[in-house]
Amino acid sequence: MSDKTFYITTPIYYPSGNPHIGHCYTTVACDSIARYKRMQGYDVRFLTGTDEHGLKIEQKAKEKGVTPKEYVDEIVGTFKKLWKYMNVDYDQFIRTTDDYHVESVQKIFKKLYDKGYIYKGEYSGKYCTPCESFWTDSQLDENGCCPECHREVTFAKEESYFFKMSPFADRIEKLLTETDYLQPKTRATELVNNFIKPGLEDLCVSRTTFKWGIPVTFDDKHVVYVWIDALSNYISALGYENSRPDEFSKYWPADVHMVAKDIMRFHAIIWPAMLMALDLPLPKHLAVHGWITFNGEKMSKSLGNVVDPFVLGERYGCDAIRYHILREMALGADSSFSNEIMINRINSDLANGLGNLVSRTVAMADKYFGGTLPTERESTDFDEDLKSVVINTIKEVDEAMNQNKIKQALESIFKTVDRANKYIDETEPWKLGKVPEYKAKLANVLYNLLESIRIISGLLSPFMPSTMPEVWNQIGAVPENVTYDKLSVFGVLPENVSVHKGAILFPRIDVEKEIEELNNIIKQNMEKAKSNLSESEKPVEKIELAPEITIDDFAKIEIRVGKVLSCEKVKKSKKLLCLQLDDGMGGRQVVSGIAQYYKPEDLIGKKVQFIANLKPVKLCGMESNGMICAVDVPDGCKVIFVDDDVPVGSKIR
RNA sequence: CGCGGUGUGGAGCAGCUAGGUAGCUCGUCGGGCUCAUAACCCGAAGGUCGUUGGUUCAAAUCCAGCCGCCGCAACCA
Repeated sequence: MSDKTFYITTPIYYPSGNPHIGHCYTTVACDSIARYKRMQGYDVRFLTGTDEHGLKIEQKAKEKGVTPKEYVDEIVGTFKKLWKYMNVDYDQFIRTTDDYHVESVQKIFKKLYDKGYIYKGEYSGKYCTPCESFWTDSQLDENGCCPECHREVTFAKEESYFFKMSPFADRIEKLLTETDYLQPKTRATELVNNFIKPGLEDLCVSRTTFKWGIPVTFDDKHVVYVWIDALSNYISALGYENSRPDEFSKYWPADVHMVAKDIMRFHAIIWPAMLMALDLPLPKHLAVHGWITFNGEKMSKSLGNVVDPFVLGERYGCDAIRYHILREMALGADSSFSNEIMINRINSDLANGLGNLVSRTVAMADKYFGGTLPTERESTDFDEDLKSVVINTIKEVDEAMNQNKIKQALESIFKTVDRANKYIDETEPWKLGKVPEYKAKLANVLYNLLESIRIISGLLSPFMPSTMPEVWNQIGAVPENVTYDKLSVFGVLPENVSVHKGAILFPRIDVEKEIEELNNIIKQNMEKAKSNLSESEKPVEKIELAPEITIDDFAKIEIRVGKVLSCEKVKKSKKLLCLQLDDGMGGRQVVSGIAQYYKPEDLIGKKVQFIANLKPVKLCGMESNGMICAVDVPDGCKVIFVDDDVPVGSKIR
């Protein structure tokens, strides 16, 4: 084993549902980087896993009538199955329910407490159970409802432990702005401006409102809340503060934490703060990638457009999916995933480019030499250029991979594929094959092609680990021919190499037919998503009914009918519309957060229901006297309109 | 005036830090070839580089204003 180590991690995923293509994205990228580093001779540790605690899991399990552990076990099984299916070769799979992790978290929590970075405080705010969130007074609304879900919140004057963030603000700011920790760095200013400059708030790190978590050892009313629990996995996995063999000194600090942009903040601010508090070295890089969008839309379970990686893998093979994901991925940016883009990519790069190159080369060796090259050689004018391009590929790939730029690495490799295809046209082996005197020349051409393919396939093997061994089989290479050091030199295959014609590596896909079939699958999924909603969401609603009220309570609320006279968007706000209502009592102004679903002209002239006796507030500087009644639907909201013949000002009861 | 990003041939992007012939992939069209998975190779068409103004001998590239899109924050009474 080499003494050069490389430690790379995915986030630990939250198993509240089955894995989708988004999980694949991060994991396959890490797997490719890990494989590449292994090929380069690093002693690699590649960690992935699941984050299994929290209220949501507790609730979901309850719904299903199983214990949280049982619930989670099943989904974790699906994750592992997917990684196996995608040929993800992780070294370790950590579950936050694993004994050794629990041990670490408890000790880390205690350590931070002893050092004075964690203190017991009291939360004077309010708590929303469904959202699992505390809200400060400034966040709370006049009705005392959760700003996210509009449900009743409970007074939570309970004690809770806090982690002091402020001592680390300066160091974190420097980490983000002056080092290359963040990849890409473009988001550093965003983080600094939004979170560090306004002042880092202390973090609530324990909960008493649910039980499904790691107990605080010295205060067993509390369980450790997500931050310290989940983030610690990166070091608990290595045996930090637990009874596992110590690999911490060997692998820490991590070389790469890869995350999607939605959890960047935790890894860019909270995690470094924790490590600073523990006096531990900081990880070297945080690679942040965007989301996969589907046909331009964010993937969402309620839209039913979540692409099932199992379905895709079955159709095109896991390497084709891996390739497409990796090829589209750019750090920082979102990448679009549409059936069309994917299929075109598979066709042009894999089928037409690489697959066809292998196919035509092997076929010619077979046709002209019965599969085994003669050892006589005569060079052509085109050899040197080909060789230099092929041999230099590894330099470009190395450079890209050093910055975790997988997309660029693949681009370089496929440029070489194109060069090799061109070489065939330049040398016209089919003509050489017709003239016996050109045998040596032909053998030279085919040998150069096989060598090019050997190097290309070697470089590709970290990204497409399932297919490349088949390529090696076809070109007559053995694993020793494609080790890292052999990928920068020409002439590794034996002079009298034998090829083996085999199956087509990447079959060409009929675009139109395939898109139609995939669209059908998506349609079915959408309908499923709809029917699932009616089945699974309804019981949840019932469970979360607000406390019973009396008719007198209801009488306090005055709902009346108003007509929208005019309506315009509130500047500087994306969500707010400002409506002037004829309320039958001289008119009033109401501000409503529905700008994303309604245009002003959709509302003007319509009659709506509004709460007439709600205490006025200011929203973005605009006074709002009341509230428009609307219904929450899965992807937005619907205003409840009233028939036009109902007089303005009518009271609803 | 909250913060940040972005706007380049039909599509997706590079180029912008250190100004000087606008480049790549896919698509389209024309040609070549036949070893190969109707694949491969060559060539062509197509862009006033969001908009306005400024600096300069010269700006996609620097500066200022404006417009559009996206993200973060705020916020959905």
